[in-house]
Amino acid sequence: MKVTSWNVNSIRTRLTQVTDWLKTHPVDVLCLQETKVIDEDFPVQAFTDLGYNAYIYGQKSYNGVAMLSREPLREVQMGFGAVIDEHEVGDLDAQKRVISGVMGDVRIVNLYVPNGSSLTSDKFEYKLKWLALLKKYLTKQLALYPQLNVCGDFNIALESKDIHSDKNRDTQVMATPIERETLRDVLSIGLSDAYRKFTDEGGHYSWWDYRTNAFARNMGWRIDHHYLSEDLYEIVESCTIDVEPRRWERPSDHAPVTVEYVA
DNA sequence: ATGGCCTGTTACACAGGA
Repeated sequence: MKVTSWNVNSIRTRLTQVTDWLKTHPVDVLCLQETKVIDEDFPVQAFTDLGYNAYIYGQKSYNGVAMLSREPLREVQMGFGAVIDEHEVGDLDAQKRVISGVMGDVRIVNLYVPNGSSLTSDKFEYKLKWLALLKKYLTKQLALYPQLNVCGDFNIALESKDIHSDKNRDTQVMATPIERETLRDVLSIGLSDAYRKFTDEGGHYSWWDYRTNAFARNMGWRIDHHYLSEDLYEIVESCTIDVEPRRWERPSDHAPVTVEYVA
């Protein structure tokens, strides 16, 4: 089974690129982030034409996640609220960032973690609160599904080698010690980075700023991840970043990341 | 030190991204 995570930065702008990519990379489940469209306007037909089932959880202008699968997903859940009590969720489902479904015995969780904006921003507090609730959410999911694949745009680079430059990392959003500690605490429930099972070296990234010609200079960050429970980590066969779509005209600023396992 | 670029909005600048 192949599962891909891709922040497309607007599905309507990127539609042809995503369908073209799917035609040559027919994965079992494609997890999208930053679809930036309400559900009524999501281009479902383009995917059903390719034989994919579409599960969408979007909002106007910002955020939005979706899952496309060749076989129907089971037990599709939108938001933290599907698993966590309403009073505990509070406003953390107001932005559409969480969708999940089951394929075979694997629960796949597709996340768009808040960016956080800047250290002094309310959005940064929101990011940390969101990650704390994510830990509770994933703890429940893992108890129900020992085969858990948590993927998405995490907006955090865990290690220095996941960033092209180490400069100012302690004060830079996506690399601050508090963000890293908070994400490591989430992963401590029993999740491991699929990419690092196969690739130890740095210099491999999944996001490059549109500005300053960052992609051509490979000035990127590795912030899109597949985190796997022990049962899946043991059997995962590959985890790869496809940089090719980042070369295309009018690309997303993120590249798709794919894991493969037999489960 | 700052902004560089891109997307969506009911827009002709802004918010948000990262």
